[in-house]
Amino acid sequence: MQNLPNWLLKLNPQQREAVETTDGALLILSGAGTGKTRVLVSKIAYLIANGCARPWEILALTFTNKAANEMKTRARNMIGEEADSLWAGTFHSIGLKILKKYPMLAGIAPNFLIYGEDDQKNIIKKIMEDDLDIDIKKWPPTAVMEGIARLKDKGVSIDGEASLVEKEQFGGRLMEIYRLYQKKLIELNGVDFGDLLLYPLIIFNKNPDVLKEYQDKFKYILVDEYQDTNKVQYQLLKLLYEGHKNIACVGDDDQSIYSWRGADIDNILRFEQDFKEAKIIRLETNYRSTPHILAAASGLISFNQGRLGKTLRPCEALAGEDVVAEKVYVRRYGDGLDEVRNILNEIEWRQMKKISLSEMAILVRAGYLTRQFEKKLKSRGITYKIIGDISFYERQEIKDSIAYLRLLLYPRDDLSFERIINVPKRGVGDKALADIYNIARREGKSMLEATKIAVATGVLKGKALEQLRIFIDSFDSWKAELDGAEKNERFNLALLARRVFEESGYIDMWRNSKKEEAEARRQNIMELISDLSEYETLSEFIEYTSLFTENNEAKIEGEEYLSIMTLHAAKGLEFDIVFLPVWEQGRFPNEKAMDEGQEEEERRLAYVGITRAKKAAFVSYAASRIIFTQEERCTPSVFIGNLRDRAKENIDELRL
DNA sequence: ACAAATATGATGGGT
DNA sequence: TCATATTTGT
Repeated sequence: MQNLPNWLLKLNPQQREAVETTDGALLILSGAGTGKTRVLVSKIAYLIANGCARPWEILALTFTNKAANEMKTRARNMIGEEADSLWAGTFHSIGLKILKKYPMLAGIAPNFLIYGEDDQKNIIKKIMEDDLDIDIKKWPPTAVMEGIARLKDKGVSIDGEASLVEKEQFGGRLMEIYRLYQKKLIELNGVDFGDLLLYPLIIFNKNPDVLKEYQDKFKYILVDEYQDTNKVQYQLLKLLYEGHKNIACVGDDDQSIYSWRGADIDNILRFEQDFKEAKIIRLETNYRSTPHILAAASGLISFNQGRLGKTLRPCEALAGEDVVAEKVYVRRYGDGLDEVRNILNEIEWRQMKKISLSEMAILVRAGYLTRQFEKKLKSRGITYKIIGDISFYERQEIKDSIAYLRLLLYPRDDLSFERIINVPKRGVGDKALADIYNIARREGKSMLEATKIAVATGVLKGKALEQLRIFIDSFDSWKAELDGAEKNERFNLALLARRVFEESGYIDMWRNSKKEEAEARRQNIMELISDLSEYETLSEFIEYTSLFTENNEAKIEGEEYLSIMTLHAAKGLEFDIVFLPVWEQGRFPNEKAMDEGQEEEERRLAYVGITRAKKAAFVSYAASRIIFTQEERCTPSVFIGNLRDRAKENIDELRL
């Protein structure tokens, strides 16, 4: 390239080397706040500007939709419209794209649906109770679901081999449940999140021609947050890499915090062995935090074994800026209430010193810990927002509404059928449902078709018969409108949805409800209807809702609020002032995590927490705390001890 | 079949 | 503590 674009000149030497190293396998070890997104996007721009690849020959993978969108937006700003033809997205969305092209090679029908957790739990619960007679009190379906998900993360298919430990889970019946669950999923023509990765892997392994197609296509593979990849993702990457042998992974072993979701930190630790002649570049210049904060974080994480090793250095321009940089505050309070009060006092004090509320955050280990803050924040009139709370698409009324739409799109979706058939009440209880189920099973038909039969043959009676007849008639009419969509110029998805919710009586259910939140729920449904007008087809919308969780929405412009969230949700974010309460043994590190031997991962979580802070961090614990009506005495977290041991000069400790 | 009363259980996290 | 699941009563 003759003229160096200015985005290249803005990079520091290590970042620039990472961008300019195009061929072969490259691991960019990128510490917190060292500009990894900038490097990733610059790399895309560099590859295209240098003629190494056309946009559609670059595969760029992330974990969250937020990260994917940010990457796409920034790439667009740098290289223009060409960015739109990049293969950029989450692992799951790319998996879906592949699966949609070759569903039959995975043995599923083309119009499959993506089933979420609720559906999975339902299926598993039914299998355990009806087919296998397993005590769901002893083995909770949720736990079984997670067990199956972990198997899928590892690439264990139903005819695969689980490890001995895994086989013995749930009374040695995990594989048995897994097989039936998978069979049921296929009957329902559905896939779960794990399948979105596992099926493409199976397709690649069984069909060399398909694998070759993608190997040829992707000249360069870029991966964000490599430390969070699971075994299946690793295998997919490895297969695709074999084509042109160009892969660049960005990651930080010190920020690997998703092992419970199947992430395998060994992937990043083993990078050099896995990819021949791999090069490792470390990004160690931190542009975010003060020297004290960095030193405290480094001291803490240095207690972990088996790290790739990396030292965060403060950026010099920034280091001089704060003449009297604050040490990391470590505070002991008498009890939980005291802790809350003092944190809020500090927040108000900082506000007076002209720090915006939006630049402050409280980060907790677990979701339920946000409650204690909520109450007091309300009474003091401090605006706050809980980030990553229940998302729009997880609300009951939205799930119900989507179930109606899913059933319309795909009438064989028995789970959606069961969800809505008696919502609003149509007099369908256990008895009627069991009758319908029996017909369905006998005739090999869906529940919806079975209902038609039941209505016609007089199996049902009373209110159920009357109401279901109406429901079926309405349903057929909605379905006809949907199916005629292509021919009808004036077809409008939002209007159809409104018709469905009106005629089914679903909206009336909330209109007539005396519940306090009924009006809010009705409004949410209206919002859903208006969202629908942005989509061409119903399947496009359903796909969107099952894959995207509208969480972590960007900060609303012009509005200032304090952010409260879990440490996990905070990864990738930064704030001037960060509060890190409840650093007590059992709570943080979390007891269950400790049982699973995950102390190091908990420490990484603590590291992530501290490194979110730009100017000041407040770590705190209480001597005693009320947990579920019971007062408990608390021991300070081992991480506090770690800070005392290796960052003594960088912390300011007080016992109040 | 449905509403109310009572028991239970989960309190790590998200594509 | 809160939310859901189960049991009991109408």
